Amino acid sequence: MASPVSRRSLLHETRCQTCSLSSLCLPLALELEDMDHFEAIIRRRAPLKKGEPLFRQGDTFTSVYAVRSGSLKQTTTEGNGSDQLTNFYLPSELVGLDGIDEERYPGSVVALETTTVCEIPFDRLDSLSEELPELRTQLYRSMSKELRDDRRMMRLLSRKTADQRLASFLLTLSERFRRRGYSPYSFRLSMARADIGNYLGLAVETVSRILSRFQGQEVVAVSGREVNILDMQRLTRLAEEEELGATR
Amino acid sequence: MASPVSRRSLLHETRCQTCSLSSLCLPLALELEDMDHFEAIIRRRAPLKKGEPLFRQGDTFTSVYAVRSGSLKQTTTEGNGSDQLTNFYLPSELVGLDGIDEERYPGSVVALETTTVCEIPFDRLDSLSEELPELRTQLYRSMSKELRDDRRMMRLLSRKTADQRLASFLLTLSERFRRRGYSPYSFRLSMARADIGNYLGLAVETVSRILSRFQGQEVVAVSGREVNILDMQRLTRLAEEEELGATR
DNA sequence: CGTGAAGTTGAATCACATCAAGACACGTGG
DNA sequence: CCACGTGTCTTGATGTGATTCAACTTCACG
Repeated sequence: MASPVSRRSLLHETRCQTCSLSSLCLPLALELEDMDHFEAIIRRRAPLKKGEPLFRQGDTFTSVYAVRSGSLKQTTTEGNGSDQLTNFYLPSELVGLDGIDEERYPGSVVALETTTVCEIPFDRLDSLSEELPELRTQLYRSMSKELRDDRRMMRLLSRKTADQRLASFLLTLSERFRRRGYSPYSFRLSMARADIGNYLGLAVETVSRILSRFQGQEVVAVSGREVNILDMQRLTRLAEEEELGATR
Repeated sequence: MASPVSRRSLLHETRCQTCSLSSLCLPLALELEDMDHFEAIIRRRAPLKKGEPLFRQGDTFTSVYAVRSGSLKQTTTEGNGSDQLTNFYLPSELVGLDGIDEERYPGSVVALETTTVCEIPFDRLDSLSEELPELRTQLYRSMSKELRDDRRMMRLLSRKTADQRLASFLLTLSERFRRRGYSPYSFRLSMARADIGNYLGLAVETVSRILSRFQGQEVVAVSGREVNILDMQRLTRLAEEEELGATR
């Protein structure tokens, strides 16, 4: 199987100090020494395969998870069956914060591709946050940021047209990739069209149609799940205002 | 102006220990002694008049606020002008948590009626949360709960019909009043129809029409801003499933 | 009382959903 | 390597719930 070297590097990867995400992740503001303490509470998890759940709706809340590689989606199912996709998670983002309150996870989180995460038991994180003010601040910030993002999402869902939603969605992804050191112009969607539609409150068909139209207008080039943003400025305009002219 | 007695009782009111909301509010889990410490950091604020802002979008973040009486709305304005109402706040609820991250408030918060709040400077709250684990836990929970509520709102905005939105809205209010010791059946809306519409992602006219219809179906009785829930069960059904039969 | 804001109601329009059918991509077993 | 089947995606035709526009009514407040 794995050679000693690759095993070693795998182990190595689970160290925050050498993790390429450390500048975005929870231990962001910690001194080297404090980071050791933080690392001590983190648990490794076997990589999740595509479609495999990290946890399920209703499971008792024990840990939050930092995404290391790959991506996940969060969905909540209501009595009547239909479920709502409430979030996508990319590397360095924190999963499960909405479970603290009721001590169970309010939604299921499932891997969209092969995904690795760091498990951070919450009780230990909480007590460590007592000693490390920077860690506490960072935790407050993570939650606060998620609140802010949620507000933006509400605006999107209640005021924006389908075109604006798709444009915003692509821009948000682009920006998230950029921050992580990847190209903001060219990336791969790890989620299906149906997921995008569910997330944005649109029918799959609408997602497909609008992507085709954007492609026709040479704003993006889409091939399957590969996306190329051709005209970032135009896409930005599409996201905020309703396009005034017709083809131009 | 105020008699010594009323001034005294006003002062009295600002003590958590005698506040009727203490079982719902932030110091919920604190011992008497710890509550003294908590109270020491709270600042009184002059009551806000209807329409008066608690803070404005973009103001630097300094404090979170606990609503003591009255109610407020939070709105965020985007470049193009149109603004989105993202939340209503009732007594015991915590305002401003989404400002921690960027150190400025991402939206304006305005009183819907005469409203009093407790100002809690965040830096002091943060350091106090170092010493008082229960306070810290409660703060994490408040934020977590708000995240959870946001998810529910997203579901409402992206999957529910106008009827379901209105029904859900009324039920949520009803439940919040109930938890605060008021009648869940009979209450007064402090917000205008336009606010409700904005919040729920509906046109004012739609809100009005549907309330009229609910009234015709004898699910609720609405007179101006006074609401009476006549058939709670039916309203609950309306909120989750699409009504199957027509009039029945 | 009068005046402007807030709320209601009706009719026409539109953006998106739904229904339906076909194209494509991909993994699996022959 | 191909045939097959299944799931994902695209495209077109039609239907509909909510918006928009417009007019009217009611309410709150000086």
